[in-house]
Amino acid sequence: MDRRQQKTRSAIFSSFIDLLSKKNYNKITVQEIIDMANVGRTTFYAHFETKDDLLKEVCASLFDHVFSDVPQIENTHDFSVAVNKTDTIITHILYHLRDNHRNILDILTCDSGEVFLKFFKHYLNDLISKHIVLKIPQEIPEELLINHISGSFVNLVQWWIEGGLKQSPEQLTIYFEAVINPIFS
Amino acid sequence: MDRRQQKTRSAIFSSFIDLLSKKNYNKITVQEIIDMANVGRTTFYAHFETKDDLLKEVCASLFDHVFSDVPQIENTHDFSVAVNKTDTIITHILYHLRDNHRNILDILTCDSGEVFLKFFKHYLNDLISKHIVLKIPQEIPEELLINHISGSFVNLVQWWIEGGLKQSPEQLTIYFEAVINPIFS
DNA sequence: TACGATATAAAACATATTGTTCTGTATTTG
DNA sequence: CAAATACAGAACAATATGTTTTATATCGTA
Repeated sequence: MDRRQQKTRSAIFSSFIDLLSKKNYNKITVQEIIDMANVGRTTFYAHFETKDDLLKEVCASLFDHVFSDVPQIENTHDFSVAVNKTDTIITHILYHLRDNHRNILDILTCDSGEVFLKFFKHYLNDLISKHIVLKIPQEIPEELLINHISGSFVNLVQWWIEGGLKQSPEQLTIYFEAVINPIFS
Repeated sequence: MDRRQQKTRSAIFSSFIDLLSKKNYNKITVQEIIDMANVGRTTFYAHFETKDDLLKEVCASLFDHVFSDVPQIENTHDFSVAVNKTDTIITHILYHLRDNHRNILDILTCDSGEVFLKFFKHYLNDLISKHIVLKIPQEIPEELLINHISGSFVNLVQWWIEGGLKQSPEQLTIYFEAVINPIFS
């Protein structure tokens, strides 16, 4: 990739994320983005079809980064094996969110949080589908169960953010286990 | 309230809901709304400050209607008493959604569903806070638990909608119980 | 019924955003 | 060095927003 393209792309990304922490996604204009990024109008539209397109690419970039180094868990039919450890996938992600990917938390915390939580949930759904073999209770479809688990996690993170990130990742993991584990026992 | 106001208000509401079933909320313009509602530009802004304002009022109107006749459940410290009945609050709401308030389902099903699911969840949070006394497991804050329950319900409804409303309200209630009840036992 | 109050329509308006097109310049790659 | 490509800058049409003004129709009430 051309160095010029890299610079432009990252300038636009930075400005966009910066703006997101200050105002709602829907209120952000392309004009503001290119002004802050200091690139021409033509350039923006050469890189991204629309503002929504930019949003998707930013999400993909950020979440790919978080989810790329998720510790592999050997397939197991006992879900509790995967969950009941401190260094579980969940805690791992929470630590990432808190310590290494502050800008993701900024995004999830911002006024447009819902937009991103949707992406976040999709990534989680994929992750759980691929990496964890669940012991499915008979009365519930697997697809729905996975959806419930990732939905509950996103819900928890949302609650965590709205409350001001007051709990530790470990504490959140305990909460998560408290609402999810009983399903399997 | 002036009959003229009522007419324009309901004309705008109808057009707005109609448009929502066809395109994303964010793509709908005030111009389209007033064209379809056949009211003047001035009139729209006399009734609603912004499009977001209109959205809020529509949500309030629809959800108030659904939640207004929720059966009162005597306070109980046993959550399962409230949940383990067919005519529980949950089933009641599901029936409403399916049978009596088709336009709410239209809205939740539409491209902008998330916007409304957020409102939906707020209403549920209030409902649960006011009407149900939960037996709180020690390890989890009440506020978070309520949030988890309403979040799980919204999540379930979303899954139901995306799958094409194939399950009966009773079946959904079973699913809901399968993921929620174990927390309390 | 008649009157004053008010809701509306219609049009014009300034302002802002969008996405495209053109031309010329700077940078990279081979 | 040379060709390809990314960019800036400017201009552009099309569209949306929210406000203002004037005139008309409808309402509630005395």
